[in-house]
Amino acid sequence: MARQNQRITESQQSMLSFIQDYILTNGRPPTFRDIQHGANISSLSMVSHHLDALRDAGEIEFSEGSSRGVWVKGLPKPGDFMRVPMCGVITCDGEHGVPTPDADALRNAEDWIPVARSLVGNAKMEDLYALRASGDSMIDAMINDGDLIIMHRNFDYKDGGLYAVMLSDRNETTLKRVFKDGKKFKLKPENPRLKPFWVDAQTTQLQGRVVCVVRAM
Amino acid sequence: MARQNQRITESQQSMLSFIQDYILTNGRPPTFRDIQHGANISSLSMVSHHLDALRDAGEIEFSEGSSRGVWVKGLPKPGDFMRVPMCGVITCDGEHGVPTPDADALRNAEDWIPVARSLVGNAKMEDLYALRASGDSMIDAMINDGDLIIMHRNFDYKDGGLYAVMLSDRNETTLKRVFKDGKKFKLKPENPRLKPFWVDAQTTQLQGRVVCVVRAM
DNA sequence: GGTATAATAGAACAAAAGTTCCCTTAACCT
DNA sequence: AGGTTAAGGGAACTTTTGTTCTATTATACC
Repeated sequence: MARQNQRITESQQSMLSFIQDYILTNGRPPTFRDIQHGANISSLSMVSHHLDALRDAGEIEFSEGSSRGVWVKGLPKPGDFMRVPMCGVITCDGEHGVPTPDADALRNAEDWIPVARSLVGNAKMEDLYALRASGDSMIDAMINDGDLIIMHRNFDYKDGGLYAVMLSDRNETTLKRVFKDGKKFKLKPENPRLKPFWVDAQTTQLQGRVVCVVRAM
Repeated sequence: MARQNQRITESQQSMLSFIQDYILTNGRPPTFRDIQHGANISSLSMVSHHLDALRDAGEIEFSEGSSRGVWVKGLPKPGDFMRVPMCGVITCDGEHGVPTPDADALRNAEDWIPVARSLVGNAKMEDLYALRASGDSMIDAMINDGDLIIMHRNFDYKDGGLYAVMLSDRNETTLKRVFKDGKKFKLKPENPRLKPFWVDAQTTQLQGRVVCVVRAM
């Protein structure tokens, strides 16, 4: 019997909440019997019945004929996210630096930051890493002390972009706005107190491009 | 036979990749037979065998005796994330405004932004919503035109915090830094071009507190 | 080359999980 | 009250899915 889109009953609502909690806690959907016991439904046929109603109401979807096929509509899936390795602190003021992490460092990082895929466009996961910004030399670029910065290490150079810059003769890495100027780079701290300066392109490597800035408050 | 932590073979690696892809694509783990066909393993017993090896190598974990119990270690689980409803644009300069969305508006939002739970601390999902910042009146607070702002609508007031402020007599909502000043609020645009101003606490509602700022570049 | 050991394939088996059927109970309407 | 319809309960049944067993093939070692 076809059921119209209609209000769901109380037990259906409690089933829905249980399914959602189960997925969030366990990372996989529950079985019918899990639902029966978890949501205190009296019989398996009632579970089946209510699932039909929930689907007709547009609250869930499920693939028939396979186990653990229930999914709450709109619940984020693991594929909506990437995890990005946290590779240290970058002092916008210079002095200390972190080199671009290599493939091994990326794979073996201890801290991983989950990032919504929609934030970083079509970047590949292997190309991304995260840094914590330190110092205030980039405040005019809206980057503050403590901000989380997602970097891309295989970028196309664009003049005027924000980059992690490695100055090999000084052994320091720093976050700056970069302009190409003949055989030199112009590095511009985005802070009115600090002056831009020029460095030799020979001894300079652009290690990564800023893709995304995240600040928790 | 107990197996030491050891390098995994080529077919085990390909199984591992398949399982990961399957979870990312489908949101639930595969069955043994899914793995067999997806990773081109010749027999079910080989799947079982390789799964043991992968577990001994620390690459996966699985709950025995239940279906679709495989999980790739380190893969983010749905519970690591929340989705936050996108509720419109807030013009930092004033003029137009969006009211705090009510429970219904939150539930029925069209756009949802996936957000890592670690970003928003222990905030409850029902309390959060997202706005798109427009205008440049908050540039000194490091909020730029186009930034994504995560708001909390059940907050504890803290002097000097960033809030979405509703001025009911002017019917406008705007993003400002707020200080309490007797029976008035001092609203401070964070832009040297703009002056702070005072409003009557009677006609003012703090609709949400800025929890997090995200900028894609 | 022969023997021991591990890897493999295939099938059978057992447990888990989805589906259906039938009977009972409650609600509703005239 | 009687009849109709929807909701509920329980169990049997079928399919899916995990597990195990054995025979076979490949590999390594002496």
